[in-house]
Amino acid sequence: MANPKSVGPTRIPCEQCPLRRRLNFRDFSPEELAFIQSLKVGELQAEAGMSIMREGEQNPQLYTVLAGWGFRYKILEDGRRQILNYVLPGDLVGLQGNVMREMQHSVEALTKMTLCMFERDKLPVLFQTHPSLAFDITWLAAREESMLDEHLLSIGRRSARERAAYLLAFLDSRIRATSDAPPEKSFALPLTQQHVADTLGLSLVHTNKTLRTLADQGLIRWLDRGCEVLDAQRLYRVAEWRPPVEGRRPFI
Amino acid sequence: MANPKSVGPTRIPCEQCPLRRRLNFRDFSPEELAFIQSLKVGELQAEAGMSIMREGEQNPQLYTVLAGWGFRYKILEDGRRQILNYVLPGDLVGLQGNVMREMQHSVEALTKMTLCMFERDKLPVLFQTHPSLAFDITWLAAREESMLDEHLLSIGRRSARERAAYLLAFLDSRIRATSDAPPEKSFALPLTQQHVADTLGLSLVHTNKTLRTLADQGLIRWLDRGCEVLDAQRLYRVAEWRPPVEGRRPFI
DNA sequence: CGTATGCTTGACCCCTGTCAAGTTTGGTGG
DNA sequence: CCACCAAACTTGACAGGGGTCAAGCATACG
Repeated sequence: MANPKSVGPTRIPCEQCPLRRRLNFRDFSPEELAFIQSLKVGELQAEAGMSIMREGEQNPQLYTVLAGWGFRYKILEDGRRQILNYVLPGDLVGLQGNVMREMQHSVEALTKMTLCMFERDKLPVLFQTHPSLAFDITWLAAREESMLDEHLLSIGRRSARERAAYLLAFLDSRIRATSDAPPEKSFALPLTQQHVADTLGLSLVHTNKTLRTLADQGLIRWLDRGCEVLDAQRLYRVAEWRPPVEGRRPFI
Repeated sequence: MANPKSVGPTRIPCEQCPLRRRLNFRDFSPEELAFIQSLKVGELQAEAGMSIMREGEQNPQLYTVLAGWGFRYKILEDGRRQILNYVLPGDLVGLQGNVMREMQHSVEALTKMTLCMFERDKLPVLFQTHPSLAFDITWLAAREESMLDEHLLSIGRRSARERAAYLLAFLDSRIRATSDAPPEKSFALPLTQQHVADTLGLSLVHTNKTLRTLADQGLIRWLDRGCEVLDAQRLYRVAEWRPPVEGRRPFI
């Protein structure tokens, strides 16, 4: 929850961006790359637990996640917290505060993160000169909306067990989508059970018991501060959910 | 739930669009208006209960709501339904299916609706030639995301009573935002308790009992197939929520 | 007037929350 | 290397919010 941020100078030119080399990101023209490069004003390193932006903030920075995990959340006055979604490499952070008056949610780093920082005042220029990139931003917004729809269905209508299965399957499929690793590789989702509880709208205790039954049945393994999905197929069946078949995705 | 749709020819030119005359919609240049007019291919009239679009549909039409209410929803195989959000005049419907592969949710008319139908293949042209309108679409997407965030907070972390208060206050504030009527006018929200239940993630019976206590305390009045908000201020306090202070909004 | 849709209410129970201890793990400093 | 500590994970007991079942009522409509 600490606030300090370290702002570094531009390190990596966009042509060498590690994300761009991955198979699932769409190709950009040299001209597009040069323009994106001109927007970039630096990089932000955030340690796990650090606040990236806060609800109510006016004109926050616009970032793309280069590495690490974070999450978006809102809190009620008495401290009840709802995690809205997770941000992974390639995701755009802070668009809302650039389009609307102020941020309506906060963002916190879940692991050590690297974010690419953009000059926020240039968003209108992007729309005026690079329609393809403008469309990409809309694509990202539509995708976020689609994820939120699924979360709503989950929290509103699924049982605790189904919800947990859905969330872990969802995150497992997302981490795979941002990686070129082979499908048999397993990943550790960098969460605590408190994060799971705050995402699913459950109490910590009941979340623990629910995860335990999933673990006892061999669907997942709970590690310290993390979770490993052992049988994604069965998780899908429990949650009655299919991961999206995303083609090559854009990012800015 | 019926499917038939009646597609009429273009009736109203965009310059005379009834929405456009309202105070809270932003001004458009004559050139922008002419372009929007060129996208319009007709109007859709939908009776209450009719399906506007279905989950899984490929390349659905793109609409703007001109009149009436509808809702977006998803259903699980066993029939559990989650209402994701409501669509009111000025809202864009079907963007997701135009940006991504297919629709991830369904849309149904809650009242008699009139929708403005656009030529969907021209969305890329819009981005290429009218950056201001492209930005408007992104604005609408960011606003939708913001509403979904609030719904998630509500379903995930608020009690039944708080949720109901939030939903009714939210819808009351939305209907006021699309109307030029004076603040003292009261509106009937065109819902059944089943819709409220499916939005809040509650059972019908418990929804009924919750609404009853709100009515007994003079916060709302439940009508036949509808609800009237009597004391918005107290609803806000119960839900610990403030309506957004929207300035003039765009629409296509 | 009969029928369908939507609203109400009561009884009962279960899923999930709360409370209250533990236990395990990793990090830190002596 | 060990002792200590904090954070995170577990577990059991108990309670309550909300679900389910089962009627009954009321209003609209043909």
